[in-house]
Amino acid sequence: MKSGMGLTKSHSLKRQSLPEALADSLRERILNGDFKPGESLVQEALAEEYECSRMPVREAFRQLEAAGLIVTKVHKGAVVAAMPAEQAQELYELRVNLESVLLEHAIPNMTDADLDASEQVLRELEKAYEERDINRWGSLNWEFHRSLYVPANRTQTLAIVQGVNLQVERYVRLQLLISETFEAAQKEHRALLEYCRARNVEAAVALLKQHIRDAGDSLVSSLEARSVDA
Amino acid sequence: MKSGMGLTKSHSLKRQSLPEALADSLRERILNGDFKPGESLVQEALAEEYECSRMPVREAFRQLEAAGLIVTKVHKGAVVAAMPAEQAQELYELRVNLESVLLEHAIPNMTDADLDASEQVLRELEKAYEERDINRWGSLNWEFHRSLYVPANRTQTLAIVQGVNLQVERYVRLQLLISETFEAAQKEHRALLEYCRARNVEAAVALLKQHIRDAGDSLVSSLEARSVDA
DNA sequence: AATCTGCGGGCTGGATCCAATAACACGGCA
DNA sequence: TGCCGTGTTATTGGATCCAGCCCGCAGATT
Repeated sequence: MKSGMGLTKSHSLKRQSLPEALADSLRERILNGDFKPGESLVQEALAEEYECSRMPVREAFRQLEAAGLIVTKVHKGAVVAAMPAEQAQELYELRVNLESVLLEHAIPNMTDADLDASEQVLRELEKAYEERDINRWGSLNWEFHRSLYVPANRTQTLAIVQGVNLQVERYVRLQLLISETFEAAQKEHRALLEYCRARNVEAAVALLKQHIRDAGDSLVSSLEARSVDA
Repeated sequence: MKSGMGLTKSHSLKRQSLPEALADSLRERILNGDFKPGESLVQEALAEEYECSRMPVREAFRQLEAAGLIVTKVHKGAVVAAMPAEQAQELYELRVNLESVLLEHAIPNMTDADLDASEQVLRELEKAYEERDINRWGSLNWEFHRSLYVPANRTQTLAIVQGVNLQVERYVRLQLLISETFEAAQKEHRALLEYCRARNVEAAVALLKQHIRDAGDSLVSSLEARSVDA
């Protein structure tokens, strides 16, 4: 959803303001690695690219800054936020903690429709995996996790978890192809859904924790390796 | 009377931009109950009050919206966010979860200087309590908690917890005087600090959990009562 | 009398314009 | 030759201006 494919407003009933649309688009481009960590975002350039004035860009920047994707300094502009390995570590611990809680509360509430919806996303996710469509896989990956948590009915927690996921996602996408955990994750997703169907909270949560930890460890070691040769 | 005691730029080395200063000031006024839930914030009025144009106000709004303190609709402006009891419940469960983790990791890292700093804040907190200075008590209350968590060295988690606290704080302030839990909280703070000094992680975390739960229950029932007679 | 409709005021969203700051390069001086 | 001060330029921050959307009100029509 949210397509992100750049402001195609046709038939979309644009009930969102231009700054929001811009923020969506820029966020997607950052996640895609289109803008790399440390790279600076120039208001005027983006304004021209999107054929609008600098003002919507500025407001979009505020949103992205609040999400932790960019950092801005007064009179010095915005740069894409970097992520030290230590920070990634912390964010993954947060994920383990919060997503466990969400899943635990979600499973008892899951309806058949919920499970079918997750199944649907998982299918697409598997397809993206086979096609090696990294960006699509990345966004579907979160979509799948999210679909499992929605029945928990915890919008605040879900919003926070979504923010954390967005922050780490772009690094995940960068290392997807070279990671073996990528393949394991694929199988774990399927198993996770089966545990949910069986209403096996214990097994599901345990698997989820391991699933996130593995991804985190893989990412952290990758970041540390990168910071060495940098 | 508007005093404008945010934004006193003299001697403040304003290394922050005007929108940020505005956001700080507005946030404080929302927390103080100066702006009540549901009340709408008008760009022009605020711009005139702060003697600036509407643009910084708009950017400040984006920040406050990201923090969940206001909600904005396109072409309809910004209103102070309300908080259903259900949402308060969830936020307090988040606090229990996240602050426990923070304290648990913080205690082993606490230096004597850290403990002294917390002691200092606690003194001021107690003073504010005796003087029934609600707003000051509210901000010092968070300051005290925060001082206990800082040694955990988890900036991401701390930032999230701070956001959660800000969201609920204004409701806490509204009911402070009529709440007996307010008095209990005062004693618990002291006990909490003593447990930290003794490096008694178990006892400290247990007390913290109870401390937050009590506050949460008290707030939730207060909100439910309020929503009934509304 | 009630509802629909057209109009106007007030407010927000976005564009353009001006001021201020910071990076950079050039030239002077030791 | 190397360093420091100054002027230039690119870019951001803030103000003002214009267009478009909500909403309330008045008048007309059934």
